[in-house]
Amino acid sequence: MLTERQLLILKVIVDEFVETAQPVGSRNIAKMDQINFSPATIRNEMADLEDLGFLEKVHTSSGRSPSEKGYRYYVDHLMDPMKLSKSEVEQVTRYFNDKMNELERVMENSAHILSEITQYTTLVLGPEIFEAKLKQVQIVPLNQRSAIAILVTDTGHVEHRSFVIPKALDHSDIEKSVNILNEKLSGVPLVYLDKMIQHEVKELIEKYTTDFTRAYQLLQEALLTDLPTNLYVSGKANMLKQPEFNNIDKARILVNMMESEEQIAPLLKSTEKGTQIYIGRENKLESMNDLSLITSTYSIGSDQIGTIALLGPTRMDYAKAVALLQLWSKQMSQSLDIWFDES
Amino acid sequence: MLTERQLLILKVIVDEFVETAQPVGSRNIAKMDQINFSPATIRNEMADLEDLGFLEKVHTSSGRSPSEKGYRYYVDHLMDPMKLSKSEVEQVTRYFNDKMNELERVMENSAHILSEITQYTTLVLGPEIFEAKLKQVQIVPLNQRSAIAILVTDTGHVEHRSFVIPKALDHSDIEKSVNILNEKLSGVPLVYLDKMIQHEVKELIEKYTTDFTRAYQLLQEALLTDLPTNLYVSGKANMLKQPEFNNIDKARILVNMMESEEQIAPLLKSTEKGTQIYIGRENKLESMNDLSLITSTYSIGSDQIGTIALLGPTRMDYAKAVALLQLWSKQMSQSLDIWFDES
DNA sequence: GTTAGCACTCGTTAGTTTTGAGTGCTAATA
DNA sequence: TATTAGCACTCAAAACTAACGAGTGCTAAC
Repeated sequence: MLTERQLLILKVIVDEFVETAQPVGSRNIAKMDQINFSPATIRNEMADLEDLGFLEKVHTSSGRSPSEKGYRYYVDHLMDPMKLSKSEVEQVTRYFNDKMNELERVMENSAHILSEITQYTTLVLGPEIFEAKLKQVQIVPLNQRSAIAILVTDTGHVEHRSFVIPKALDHSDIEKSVNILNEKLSGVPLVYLDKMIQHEVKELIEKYTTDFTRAYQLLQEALLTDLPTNLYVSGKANMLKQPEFNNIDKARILVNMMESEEQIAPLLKSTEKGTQIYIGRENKLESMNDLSLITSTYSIGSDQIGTIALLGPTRMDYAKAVALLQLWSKQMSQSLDIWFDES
Repeated sequence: MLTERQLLILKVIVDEFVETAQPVGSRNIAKMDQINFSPATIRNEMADLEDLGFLEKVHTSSGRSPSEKGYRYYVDHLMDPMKLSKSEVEQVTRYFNDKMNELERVMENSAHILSEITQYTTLVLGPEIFEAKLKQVQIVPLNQRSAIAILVTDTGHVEHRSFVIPKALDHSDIEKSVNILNEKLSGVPLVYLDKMIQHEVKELIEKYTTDFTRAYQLLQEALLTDLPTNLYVSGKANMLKQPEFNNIDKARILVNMMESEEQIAPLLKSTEKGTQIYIGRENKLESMNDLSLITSTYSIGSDQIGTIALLGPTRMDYAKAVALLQLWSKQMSQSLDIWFDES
């Protein structure tokens, strides 16, 4: 359908526009080394590409910029597989060769590094902890009236919650319950915890504690409610450096959007395996309609466990972003495999 | 030094400017109920106030706005003690009457509520955990190669770090060390942990473990390095609603500043007890030179443990901000006293 | 001491002109 | 038939101008 020359022109326009953020004119294209035909020819081709929906004009006598369809075609068919610079690869990989830190810290730092390299915003969604399995429950009494419940999963995630000890409940009751929980529930995926407690553990606890209902309620509150998602966002301010946000209102909308992590997390959760690109209005979130989101999943073994993403203007360097995310995902998956290797 | 009339005019100008964000002209002041003299008189007084440094003009024929000195005089001498609306008091206090949640969560939510009410940015600095005392150390092995160290303080703060178990080190060695640590170190302030380990616990551990140096190093890494500060920031986007940030460059600087919590935390840490107001260039941070920061400390018993602050444009509603912070601090201190009452 | 009156300042807004980068179309060229 | 040179046309942005109005400072009168 598209001729070789049209493809070349489309690619050149995307590359140029991504770099300069300015609509591209026929004269400028003609000046490039790769191009051996005149501005007039290019104008004709551009008019055709515009009719087909790959290019846009902001007004009659402006240059052309890629439409969302244009970007889509570009990422699907034209994009050069990006060669990352040595120092960029260095920056990402060096980090994984260091002794493995805490998972949370790795994600936080990763987010930081990727946004430094790309100047976009990085989002890292940690392991989906509902899929994680319980490793251990601990209760640490602080004083007569309050205590802290700590829950550790097999992925190394630590959740904790403090609670007030009701007078009716004895310290030893709590201890016994905790022992039973650890005995019976170790290895159970967090999602099933609630059911398991109800069905399997209930009787046992009832035997040992004077007030099961209260103890159960306490467990509920302390361990099962409102497990926060592990979302790390870095480089929010980077986005404001992009010229598309010179407009103060756009900047405000953007900052507002990034402030509400509750909106962003579900977006990352629902992504498919591998690398996905969402361009402009392909994003489900209206406030992201002139942004692009590139997501990449990472995993332990064959279980998908998390997502890393770069958020930038639709005019973003897709090739570089994809290359970086894939490099990171690969490294992360490898490290996780080594780390969680149960051998 | 200043006449009654000058004070009145200064107060009126601050109040008006805080509300409208527009320089205040003599005609508008003359129209007010409280004012019974003509624009010309006001102009004379304003000229004097300007000579004395309390007012500024942006250009010869603009109205006046308060200078930093003007704001300073206002907060020190003129400001009406703010009566908070019932619903505002409600919003803050209701929250503390609920059963006490986890400390971290309380601070996070508090930050949110205060920035909703004020439309400024709220900063909450959690308990200074170096002053906290060790309650308990736990090691939870995840698998053969990695484990998680968990440290609980008497203030209910939980720190955790995962680490790789070196082959030279036996599981039982770790367990023994942890037992010794708990026995010997419970109640020791975190700041002294390092010394205590070196002096008091060293010999004991050496008795039981094959490789003290390595075990100690591990402890170091797992528990003592880089304890993060507990800073909660909420309502960053609110600030952008203020008209002073219609200028895109100012907005960018602001967002950048708020992005770097490493800069902000020390600022809050170094505040004095009680309520402090830092106006414009009184702030140590250059990027805060056209902002004002109001801080208020809260405590358990007589030990200062944390700071809450509101960050707004210099043209902020000081009276309301101070009233809210003080209300919050009082509530928080009360709740903490009840919570940590060791009776 | 206070105020009315008036000339003056200067930012803001709206209207105008100029410039230049870009287009689309047509006719000449290969 | 495909390409290109040439040219008229478009439109945003920049630069200029004029009018407006909110505000001041000063002077003279009350």
